[in-house]
Amino acid sequence: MATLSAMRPDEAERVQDELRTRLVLPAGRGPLPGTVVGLDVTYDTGSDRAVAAAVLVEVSSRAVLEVATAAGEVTFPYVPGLLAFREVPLLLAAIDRLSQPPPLLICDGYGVAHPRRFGLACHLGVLLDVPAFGVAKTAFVGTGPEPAAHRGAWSDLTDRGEVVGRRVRTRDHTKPVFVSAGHRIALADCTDLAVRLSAGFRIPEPTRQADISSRAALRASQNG
DNA sequence: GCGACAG
DNA sequence: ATCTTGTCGC
Repeated sequence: MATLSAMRPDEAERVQDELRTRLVLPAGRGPLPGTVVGLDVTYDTGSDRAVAAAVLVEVSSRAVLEVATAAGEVTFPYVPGLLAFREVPLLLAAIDRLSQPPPLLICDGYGVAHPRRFGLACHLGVLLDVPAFGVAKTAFVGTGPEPAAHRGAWSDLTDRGEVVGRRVRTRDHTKPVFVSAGHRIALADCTDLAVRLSAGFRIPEPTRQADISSRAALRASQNG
């Protein structure tokens, strides 16, 4: 989209500040959905091509119910704090190809654990007004103690005096992931889902399957 | 001022 | 993110 490719970093930050006024963060826990949608984007080396994947997963069984992908050109560069402007266009296209609107989104990245409290999960959640949260693999914003070594253990991620997320252990003796709420969901529910949706791997199935599907679709579009 | 910095 | 095989450990 031309408006995105022409946007400068300072303008993008203004957009985040504007969209943040629509952010809804419930104080307490709520009912959990029966299905969720995991999201991820895979980039081609040496070109602007990329493929986004949206994978619908049943919470109780962690089974993949549907996969949708969208390929295209990425125009916005990777800038820490502005990841959404790079990934949102293709992610929205992939989500749009699902046979049903997403009940809840799980993003590969952060939610409110962000310099301006508006990471990728907040951005997508607000645009679609759907519950959303982020599961990141590496540190970005926030500090805190190491959670206990067993699956299910977690510790607070604190930034500028606020708890913005949690480091969550999804597997025994494995490096924890960084969980933060995005929109219309409490951190405790995000933590619960991240652990329940993990099965033998560090990354929860929805996001893990989205990574696998987007990667496979990119390779397929390059070869066959 | 310098370094660090989701994917 | 991506370039990349086998290998050690839970």
